[in-house]
Amino acid sequence: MDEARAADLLQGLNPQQEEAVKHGGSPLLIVAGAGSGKTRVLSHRIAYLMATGRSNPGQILAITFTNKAAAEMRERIEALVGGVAKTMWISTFHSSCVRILRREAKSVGMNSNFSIYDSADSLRLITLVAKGLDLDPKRFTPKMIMHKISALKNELIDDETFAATANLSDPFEQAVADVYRGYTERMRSANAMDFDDLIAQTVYMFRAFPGVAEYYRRRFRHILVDEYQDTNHAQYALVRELVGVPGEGNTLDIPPAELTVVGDSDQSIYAFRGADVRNINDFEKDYPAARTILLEQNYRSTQTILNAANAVISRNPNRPEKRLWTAEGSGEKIIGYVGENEHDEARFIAEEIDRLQDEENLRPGDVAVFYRTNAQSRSLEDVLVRVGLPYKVVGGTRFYERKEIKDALAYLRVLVNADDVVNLRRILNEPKRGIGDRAEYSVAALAERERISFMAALRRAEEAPGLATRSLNAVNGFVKLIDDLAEVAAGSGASAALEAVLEQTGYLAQLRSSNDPQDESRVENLAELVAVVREYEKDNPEGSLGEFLEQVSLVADADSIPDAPEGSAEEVAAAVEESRQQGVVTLMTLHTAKGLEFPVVFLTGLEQGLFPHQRSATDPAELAEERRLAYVGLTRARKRLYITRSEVRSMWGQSQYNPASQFVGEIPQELIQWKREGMDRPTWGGSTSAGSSRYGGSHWGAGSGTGSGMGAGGNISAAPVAKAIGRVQPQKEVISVGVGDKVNHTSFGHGTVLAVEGTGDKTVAKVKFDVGEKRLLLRYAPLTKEA
DNA sequence: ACGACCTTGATTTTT
DNA sequence: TCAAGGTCGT
Repeated sequence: MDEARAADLLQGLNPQQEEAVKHGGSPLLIVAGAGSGKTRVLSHRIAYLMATGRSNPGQILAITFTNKAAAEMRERIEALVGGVAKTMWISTFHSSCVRILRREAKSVGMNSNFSIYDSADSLRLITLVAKGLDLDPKRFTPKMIMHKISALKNELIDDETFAATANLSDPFEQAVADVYRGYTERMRSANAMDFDDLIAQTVYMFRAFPGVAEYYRRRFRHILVDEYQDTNHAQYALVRELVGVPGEGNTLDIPPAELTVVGDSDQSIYAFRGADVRNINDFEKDYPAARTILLEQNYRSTQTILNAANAVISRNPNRPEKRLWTAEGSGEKIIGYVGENEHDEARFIAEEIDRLQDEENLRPGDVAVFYRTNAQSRSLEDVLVRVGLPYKVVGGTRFYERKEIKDALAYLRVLVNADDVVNLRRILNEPKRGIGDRAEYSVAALAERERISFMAALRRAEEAPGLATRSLNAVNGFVKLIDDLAEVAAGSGASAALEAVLEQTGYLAQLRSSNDPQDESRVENLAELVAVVREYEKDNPEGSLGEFLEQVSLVADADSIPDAPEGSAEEVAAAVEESRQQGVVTLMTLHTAKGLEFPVVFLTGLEQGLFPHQRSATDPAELAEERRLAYVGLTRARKRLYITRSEVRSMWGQSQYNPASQFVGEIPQELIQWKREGMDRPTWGGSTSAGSSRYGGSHWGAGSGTGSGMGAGGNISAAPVAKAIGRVQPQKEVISVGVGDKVNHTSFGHGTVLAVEGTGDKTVAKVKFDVGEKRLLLRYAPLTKEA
């Protein structure tokens, strides 16, 4: 044991943190309030375990929910213990399970190259199964069914158990039971697992094969779980299996692993996805010898902000008491603003950011704007673009969920796992090649009758019942295409396979020849995907296409897409430096904001019906979750907090009056300085919606006019700049061509420019090739000018 | 088989 | 408002 190192690791910790780092011998619950330094404690605890000789790196399993959290944890630990950190298992629940499942697949009779389905894939398959069962998709939407099946898997209830225990006189349960069974069957034959399966199947495997469980129990002697309040039942059970709790069928002579869980029930905001706060609240009951340590000292926010957050969260019933405090003083008051409408609210925010830049020397990168629903980002973006403030929207439709990306990946998945029906059927007629519903069902029927895979049925399409010759030809062409692509995939790397897919399927050509502006960005996104694959190949020279796909399945996060650097090294460096110095305003939902912090935070749309959301109005448990969401939002702010709302907001195309959020009233009013108040101040207690809606109506017209009066407006050209900076990507040098120029394209060959439209990186050239006329986005087209 | 229209419905979402 | 799914006509 290295005593000097161990002592070092305790330096600068407060007494509770030190306790948490040093504790040994029994399960440990660290209740870590917002900003109380939990990552610090966790990483120091791991380093301390090693410095004191209580553990070696290989015996440690640290589990997080997100890849980002895992990466951050690894980085922090590496800074403390050096390169040995690389040998530790620090990963998400899902990737830990994939790793275990792939490793053990053979010994438990499974196939180790299974595909991983995301929820869109699952939904597709569930829709397919439900259709096959002739269920009314209006009465029981595939979404409802998927949600229920997911919930069942999270509760470790498999299809058979559910069928045996469900209340079959309830038509919904009956429907779910039938679909669940069919879905499970299809997933098995597609050699696929969904996200929920990854956890549940690992648990089932441990229970069915004690020898396998024993191997991991011997191996992992220290298990640490982050964000424990967000665990669902399956994850809870997984942890328990790994720990090896005595007396639960563990007649083994291995003592249980040392378990450390960290979390904060006040930040549990994923109950709607199956997270069960009871896991953390009942920890001491589940693990009777457990020790609990509270971290209440906050190192992030001012006392004013903490007082507001404490006041709000204390309204939640049945909550273990906890009060955050700071040694840093009270700081600025919270600033409140009530906009006439959402444009006015957004305008205030933009002006305020501008003012903070000028007067307080803050940078756009110091500022975050939060909202309850994604739709709210629009009005904010409008104003930021107009004012020329650079920003980025985090979240929303993620890169890997975009249609074109899913299509491209579907081809690659099929090349790796030909049994993958969902992805196979996804690309069967994408791009359109004359294989419609009729043909698809005919082949599906053949597959079912002959009990062969869908791909095998495609190969024997001539036997398919009632398949038109026309369709047969199309199917044969498709099979040939897949075979050709499979050859490329087998012979060369992942990026070659992807490029072959994009070119040979005609997918790119179709997008390039379209004049829909949306298709331009699709081409852009596909170019980005190619860059992602190339990056992967560079980092993993040994990596296969299959391994690439796996990584992609588990990292569906837009932030993790490596920037595809274009242009010269200096340009890249300059752009990066620029964004580091100035940064960009961050826009995101409150859910996405969890775990982050910013010097300045705007909490927007604090309106009853929006936040708390309408749909939580009837259920006290859901309202409590909304309040925790408010708590999360409030505690993200370090120095300055703004709370805003608008009296009138257009929702679903209609302007609607919203009273102030009850959460605003739950903040002690002396903490707030109002820059503009609404007609129904919550402190007055009780507003009349009748009187207020009168104002709502009359303000509507006035509101839209205010924007034009502001000083900063008018700079339309700022739009692309804001977006480019937002993505931290320098602009590629766009080649300049004129009408009549001779050009060369890597796949279309020689051509002549017919027309040029647009400017800068949006320039589109219409080019006549031998194969026909194409519209090409110059920024991405592999085009060169001929002399 | 496919595209043009129409209806419908709409939180949050770490993997 | 706006996007996605269903229906209908060619």
